[in-house]
Order: sequence, then C-alpha cells, then structure tokens
Amino acid sequence: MLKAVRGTRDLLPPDTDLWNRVEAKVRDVMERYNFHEIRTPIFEDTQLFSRSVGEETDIVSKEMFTWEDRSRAIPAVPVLEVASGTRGRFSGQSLTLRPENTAGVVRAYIEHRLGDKGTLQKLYYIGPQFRRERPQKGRYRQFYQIGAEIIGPPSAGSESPIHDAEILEMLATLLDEVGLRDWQLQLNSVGGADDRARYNQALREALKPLLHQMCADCQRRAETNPLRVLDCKVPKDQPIIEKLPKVSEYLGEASREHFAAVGAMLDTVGIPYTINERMVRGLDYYTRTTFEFTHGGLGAQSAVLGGGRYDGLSESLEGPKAPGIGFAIGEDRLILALQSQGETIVEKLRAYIAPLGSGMNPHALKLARELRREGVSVDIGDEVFRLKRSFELAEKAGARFIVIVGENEVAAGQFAVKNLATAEQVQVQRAELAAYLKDSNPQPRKS
RNA sequence: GUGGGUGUAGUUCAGUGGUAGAACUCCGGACUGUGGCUCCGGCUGUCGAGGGUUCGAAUCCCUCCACCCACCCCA
Repeated sequence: MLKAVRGTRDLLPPDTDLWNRVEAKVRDVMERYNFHEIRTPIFEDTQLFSRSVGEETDIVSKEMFTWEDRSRAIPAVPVLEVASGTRGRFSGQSLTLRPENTAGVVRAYIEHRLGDKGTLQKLYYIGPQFRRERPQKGRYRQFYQIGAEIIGPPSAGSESPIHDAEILEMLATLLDEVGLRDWQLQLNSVGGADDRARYNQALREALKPLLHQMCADCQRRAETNPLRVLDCKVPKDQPIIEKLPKVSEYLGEASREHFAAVGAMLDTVGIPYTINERMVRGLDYYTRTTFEFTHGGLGAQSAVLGGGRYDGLSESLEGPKAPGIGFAIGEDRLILALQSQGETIVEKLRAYIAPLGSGMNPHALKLARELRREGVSVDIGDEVFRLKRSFELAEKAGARFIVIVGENEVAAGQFAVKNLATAEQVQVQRAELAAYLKDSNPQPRKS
C-alpha cells in the first residue's frame, strides 16, 4: 500500500475544522492589526536560504530538500561529454523547498521594491514549510507556519521598538483569542551584528579553559556556534554555563536602550514575560529582540512560536536597508497544544433533513436548497421508513436539529423540527424554518 | 545522523511453542412516524515484511521496514 511519506501526514476532518477555526481567527486578528497576506512560492533558489538563514546552520547544512532543476535560468554551460562525444549538458539551477518563510518574504520585498512605497509593510502568511528532520511529537517534515513581518525603510520607523512590542502584544492577543491558555513569553536581545560578534568571541575565550569538563556536544558547539552552549541541558554543565559572560553585558548602548524600551512598553500594556538570556535562536539573521512563546503539553518541542528582529537581512540579500521584525507560529504545534487542552469543535452541523418514506427525496432536496441558501448548514439523508434510523444518522452527523420531511409535513407546509440535545420538538412553518434554525442558541450536547 | 519503545480486525488491545481472540465500531434484525438504552445475529485479519529453528511459530532467532518518543535542532 502506498502511504504518506515519512514526516508528512494527511489532515482529516474533524481536525481540519479546528485548523480552519484557527486560521480564520488568525485572519481576523491580522486584519485588525493592519497586516495583509503575502503568498510566496513554495520553492526558491537555494542561495536564498544559504545567504539568509546561514550556511552553517543545521537547517541549511543538513535539513533542506534540495534538487537540481533542468533550468535555463542560469547561463547554460555546455559540458563536453567526453564519452559520448557530441552531446552537451546544461548545468541546472539548484532549487529548495522553503524551510521557513521570512527569507521568501524579504526576497519579494526586494524584488518588487516594496520599500519604495515609503511605508511600513505589514505582511502575513500561512503555509507549508519543509525540513528533512527526524519526525517526533510536534515536528514534521512538512509542517505549517503562520507568520508575520513588519519591514520597511528606517525612515518609515521600521527600527522602532514600538513594532517589537506591537508584534508581541498581537501574539498575546492572538493566542488568547484562539483559546490557548497558560502560554509563556520568553524574551532576549542578542544585540546588533557587532555586539553578537564580540559576544561570540568572549564566549569562545571563556569556554576554552573549561571545555574539557563539559559534555561532548558542548565541545563541538564551542567551535561551530558558541551561543548554542547556553542552550545545553546536561546537568553537570549547568554550573559552568551560569558563570559564562552574559549577552546583556555585550550589548551596545543603542541595543540596550532599544531592548529596555520594548520591555517598558510590554509592562505598560500588561503583557507578562520573562527575560531569558540563555534563549538562543538558530537562524543567523536574528538581531536585537528575539522571543519565544512556549506551552506545556507539547512534549520536548515546547516552543509554539518564535521570532525576532532581522535588521540586516535585506542587505545580506543585496537589498536596500530594511530593518524588520517577525515571527513564525508552528501551526501543527498550536493545534497540538489546543487539543491537549481538550479543545474540539462542538457543533458540526446545524440541521439534518430526514426524508420519510417513498418519494420524499425531491421534497427534502428542495427544502435543503431553501435552507442552505439562507445560510443554514444542512445535510440530507436518503428516504427511510424507520425514523429511528434517521435519528441515529442525524446523531452521527453531529447535527443540532433534525427536520422531518414526510407526507403530512409537505401537505401542511410545516415541518417537525426536533432539537437533538434537548429533545424539544416543534412544528415550524416552511417560511420561518430558516430563521428558527439560525436563531436558536446552540445548547451544549449531552455527552 | 544517534538511542529507546511499539507493530495482531476499522479502533483500542489480550494472546510466551499446539484450532487467532475480546471490547468498541460497522452491518442486519427485534423496530415502516421519534434518537441516545437494551437484546439477538453477522462481517472484518497476508498476526509489519522476508528468512531461519521446530512435527508445529503471532510466540524463539536473524535481517529489513514502518510508526511513536527522545537526543540533536527548531516552529
């Protein structure tokens, strides 16, 4: 049997109802904050990611789905095939399934000269991303991210800490409105590019005499990415890590003030957060503010979303100066977290129409058409003689009401409507049926 | 890439060398104008795959595969 390949999965009803509810809420919140949707291609030139996310990161160095396309986009370089003699070969273009979406958004910003509009661009996206990692709870090879970016020329205020705070406040609102309880916001500043270089250097030197006491992973990290040492969870390394230099001591004056301003605004607005100087982000483009929202109930992958500022990203892609800040929500993880709280869709269907006996199908379809055109969600069964069967099917369909369409009803122009939860039954005139079904308050179903 | 766990009916699982099972689901009936309950009957399996040991393997051995969890890393 052919199956979905490793790390990918089908999303099926009723789960997709929850996914759609989350996405509808996201679009609603984004609109209120004046963000507008951007859709970028699902694959890009490989260089986009190596130059933004960073050549040395795990994502680029070992997790990307990359292939060579038979493209003419790159100047064709004929390579003489010595063996076959005459036939040439074209060097293809290296393409990659996007492992994240910020790079694509910034590429589009540069390509379409969005900076020339002179205003701040507030963009959001919802879509699949791809990383070739070993799957586990909350981690898939095709996964979904909901993200947003505020980016623009400095003259439009893109560097202002108010946008860091605005993004964080929006996230708090979004998580609250979507129904996630008990989230935690962790905040840090990794400083500008200069600050980070100096801090990296300081860490390397501080680690040098201590390395032999530390775990094998840390010895490796000290070489490749000293910041990652801070993220180590091995107990015996903790006392050593506690004594390492802190990022905050290496922030320049501007970064320090910027970070303080973000914190002050969050305090004023009343968003709770904790500063975690050991929080490390794995993408090279982050500068200054970085953050993570976490939630229990996610297993080892506790981060439900992450993000930060990327003031130099546009320039590293040969674009104009365009500081920005953004985040990505792991939608799969958000759904997992909601489900771990017992979140489900309560009402699946408003009304189930039960045609009773021979010849009632045309009447049922006509009534269904009328109701559906009035905006009522309706499903119809096939004609049966045993009402018991219809009730069971209505129940199984998750309907709130059952509407009985029999000869008596059609002749009288009024229908028997029964609330499946309360067992209350009334006769309703055909003309008033849609209004009746729509106006009735949903009652909690007996379980 | 590394480690651990699990693979038996649609689902959850029991079954430690001797006829493949239970519960739920599903289908039919009791029951052709009022559901959730009850009762009766029924369907469903290459026991993850391949090989080996044995008179005999779901069970023991080997190899492989898949899924889950964790490391790593990240959303």
